[in-house]
Amino acid sequence: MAIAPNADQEGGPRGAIMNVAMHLFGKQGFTGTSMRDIANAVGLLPGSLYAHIQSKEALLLSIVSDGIGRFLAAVGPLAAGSGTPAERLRKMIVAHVEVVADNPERSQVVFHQWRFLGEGNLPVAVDRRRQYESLFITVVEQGVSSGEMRSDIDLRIEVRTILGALNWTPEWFSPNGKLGAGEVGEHMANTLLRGILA
Amino acid sequence: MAIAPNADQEGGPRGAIMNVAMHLFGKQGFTGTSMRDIANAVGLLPGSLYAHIQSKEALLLSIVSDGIGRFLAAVGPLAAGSGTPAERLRKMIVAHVEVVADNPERSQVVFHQWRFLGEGNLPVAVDRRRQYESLFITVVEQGVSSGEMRSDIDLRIEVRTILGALNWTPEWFSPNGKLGAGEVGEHMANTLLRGILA
DNA sequence: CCTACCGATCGGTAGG
DNA sequence: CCTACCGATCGGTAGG
Repeated sequence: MAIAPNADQEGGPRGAIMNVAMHLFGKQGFTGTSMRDIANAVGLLPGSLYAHIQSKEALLLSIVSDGIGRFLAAVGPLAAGSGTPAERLRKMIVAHVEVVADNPERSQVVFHQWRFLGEGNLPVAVDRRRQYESLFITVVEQGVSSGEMRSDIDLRIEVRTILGALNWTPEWFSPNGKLGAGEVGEHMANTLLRGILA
Repeated sequence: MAIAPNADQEGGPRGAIMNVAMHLFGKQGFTGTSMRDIANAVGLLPGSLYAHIQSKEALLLSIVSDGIGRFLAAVGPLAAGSGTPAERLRKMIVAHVEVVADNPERSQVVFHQWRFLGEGNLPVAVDRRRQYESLFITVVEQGVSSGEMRSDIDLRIEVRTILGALNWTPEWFSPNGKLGAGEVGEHMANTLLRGILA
């Protein structure tokens, strides 16, 4: 619990700033959000933000880094877990949708705003995103090897088709809809798995 | 040929401005692009842009409107064309990928930057996007009715899964890859159709 | 965390 | 399409 460098639920002022920034960056984009927008929403004067954060970009980095971490933490263990590749892929798809639904704005930052990180920080984010993609590549690869999945598919196109469908969910998923995130995830897993199974 | 209000290949200065803005809005986002960026890239002074366009937002509107129009023009006739619903859906998927690949930056503007249209123009874009989505909904609906596609799918989730996968393509498609847009589209259609066929 | 402020940049315009 | 410029807003800082 104690000191969590990237947490955004810490309760303190830095946590409040990160939460507000996460929502605004997700809705309006990084470049479409001013430090004054953030300060107003959190109840501070613009200059006071800098008692808690280093810069606008450091704020983005924290949000992106924490966000990718949540996807990796939820999906990584499932990729390496038990079950056939198809069973694991199903769990990964459902978990991914659940992480998105837990906070669509944060997901949008993870999916789209990382581009605005500077030269120093961008490669780190790109690399962790690639790490995440490789979880899916590995599982599909295993499914093809075991004969559980079709061998006439293009691995990369297949994984990007799956991740594309998943990463589009924050555009339309509503917490007020009749189906919860888990159910939506199951529907998507049904379709996407049928497309790939031998 | 004569007067094309929304054309961006007109050759004139307005066409050059639209082309440059399209690429910059696609890469850096609408709010991440300044009129000075556009002016520099097109070889004008910032103020001179306004001899050719009304405002930054009018420029965005032209690009978005023209962009959606290209998707509607390519896919609409296929949705209403001949063949079974599955055959038509395959053609629509391939055509969509081809429109994306023809100009990924423009596609990114259509997919993400329309949010920055003001209150007057936003509903128009939202409506045309909905029109486009309904092309896919109708065809899948027809496929379910005819028994060609599974009846245990959730129509909306299914169409959004398909469109999500398709709308993610500008994130990764490369004109320098070994597969062309048509081949990528066929691969995606294979997977997505298998997921939905009865 | 506020006061007070910095230089830079923003979208856009008047007049030619 | 340039010259010259407008008021507003930007990210960020010194000093308390």
